[in-house]
Amino acid sequence: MDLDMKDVVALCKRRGFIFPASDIYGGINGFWDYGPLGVELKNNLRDLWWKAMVVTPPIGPDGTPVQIVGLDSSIIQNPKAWVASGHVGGFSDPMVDCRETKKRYRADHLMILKSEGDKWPSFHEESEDEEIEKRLKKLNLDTNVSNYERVNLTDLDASFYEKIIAPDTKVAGTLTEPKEFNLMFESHAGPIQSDENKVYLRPETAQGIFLNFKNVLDSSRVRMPFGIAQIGKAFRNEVNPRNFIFRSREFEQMEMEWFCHPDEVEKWRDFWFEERTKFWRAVGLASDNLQIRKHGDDELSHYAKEGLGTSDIEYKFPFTAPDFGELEGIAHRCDFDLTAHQEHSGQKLEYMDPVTQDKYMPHVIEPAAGLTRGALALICEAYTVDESRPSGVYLNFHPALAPKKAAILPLSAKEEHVGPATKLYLALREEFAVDLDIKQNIGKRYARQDEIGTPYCFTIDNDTLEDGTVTVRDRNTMAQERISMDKVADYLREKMKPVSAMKVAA
RNA sequence: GCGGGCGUAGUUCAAUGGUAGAACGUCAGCCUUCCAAGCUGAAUAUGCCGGUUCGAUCCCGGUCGCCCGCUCCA
Repeated sequence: MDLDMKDVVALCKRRGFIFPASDIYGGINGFWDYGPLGVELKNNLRDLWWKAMVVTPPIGPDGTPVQIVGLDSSIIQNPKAWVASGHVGGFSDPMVDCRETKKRYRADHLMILKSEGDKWPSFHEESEDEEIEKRLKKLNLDTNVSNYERVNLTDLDASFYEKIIAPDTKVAGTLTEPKEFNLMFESHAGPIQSDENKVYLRPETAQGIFLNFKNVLDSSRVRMPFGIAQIGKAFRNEVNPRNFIFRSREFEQMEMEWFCHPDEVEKWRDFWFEERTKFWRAVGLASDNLQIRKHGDDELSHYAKEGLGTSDIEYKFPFTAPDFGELEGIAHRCDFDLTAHQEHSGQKLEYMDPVTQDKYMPHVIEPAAGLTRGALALICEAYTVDESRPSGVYLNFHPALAPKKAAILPLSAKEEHVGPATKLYLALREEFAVDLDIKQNIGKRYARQDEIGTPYCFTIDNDTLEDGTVTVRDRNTMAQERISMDKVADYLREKMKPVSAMKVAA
């Protein structure tokens, strides 16, 4: 089905899921606020992840539960941490613009064919020899590639730029000098701004985990292999925030660093990949819109260049379709981070196995998921057009994810209906996020609940007063059945179960 | 960052160089014993700044934001 993102965005605003940040000031590019229902949805996803990781971690390949502990580290850390992690040096891209074509290139992706002459053509570094020769011919230059010296643009002094012919033009000297695009948010710790107290807002939550590896090991009685999990905000100065909340400058991550012996990485990589896929299916992304994909070598991060690489769990968002967008990456970070922090901090971070006396630097398998991206995927997946019902659309959330689990609706606003309804509401809200809605006719109230994805409505009518039963109205089928009022909590509890057991809903 | 498009109630849309109208939503009242978002009423808008003009939501410039394409996405 062709889902128009415009409709999704409009519903999100209209019903209080997601608003533009600073809306009354005209918004701010790359930032979004989560409204009353959005925060419930996001919290539900967050809590389920925390439960799946920290509270009830999965049974490992050996039949016993794996060991994972939680952490909530500071967003701002000692800036040296980001030097060590490679973000200060590597998390910025040198970019050049072509004045002629207005195109922009990453300087480190441009390859120059240097020669004795004064015209040096440039190409994308992956260009095939065939297309290079073709273009050389067009430019009336020597077509023998071996007569040139291949140089990366970043290795050339800017004084040579006047000789360079940009990749999409015919004249030389149109490239600007490289500009740094630093993707790290900077701030200052302390009221005086100077280079002395410059700090960075974390671009990933993972580093806080590595920085606390030793603290956790020394305080928590964990033994290899084990994991440390963390959920929190991260910040990146994206060049071009796009696609609603998909690529924003402030977002939320759910990351788990799994520390293990280097010889066991393959086993754990496969294990976590399977577990994480199961998770996304269980929370409701069970359709063909979910796919898994292994990264190509050319797109690997600085920390994953060695080892087993990275695999993504991806979702087919309306704006990426027919392609997919990343939801979670499962990376083998090797021992890159711990080794780097050991070098830079001077602290020993190796693990000494208490049984075998084996000393080694642990390797890391990292399932890193986007919480905010996950919430967006849930909304897109749930959005269901149904012309036959008054609302025209409903959100098909799994009950465990729905912002409201149920609405309690007295059929009329008379006291004999409102009384028992209020009583039921007060009892249920102790355990579930529920709404009590008294005003307006029943059809209108059902429609409203459909639109915010409330899976069940419990209606109190005259029969309730006689036999103590209420009507359950199912969101997806609109079918009704009567159940005893004192069974309502059990009923809801039962409906939540599949997801907490990490099972795909029927 | 470039190119193109766009910016009117919460949402989706109208209209106009002379100060804005609808539908739905929201709120209030009524009606309703299960899909009747029914009836009555109310509140709510020209993104922001500047220019031209007697007068600008409309024309012009800037800015901010959104969408599409490119670029980018450790």
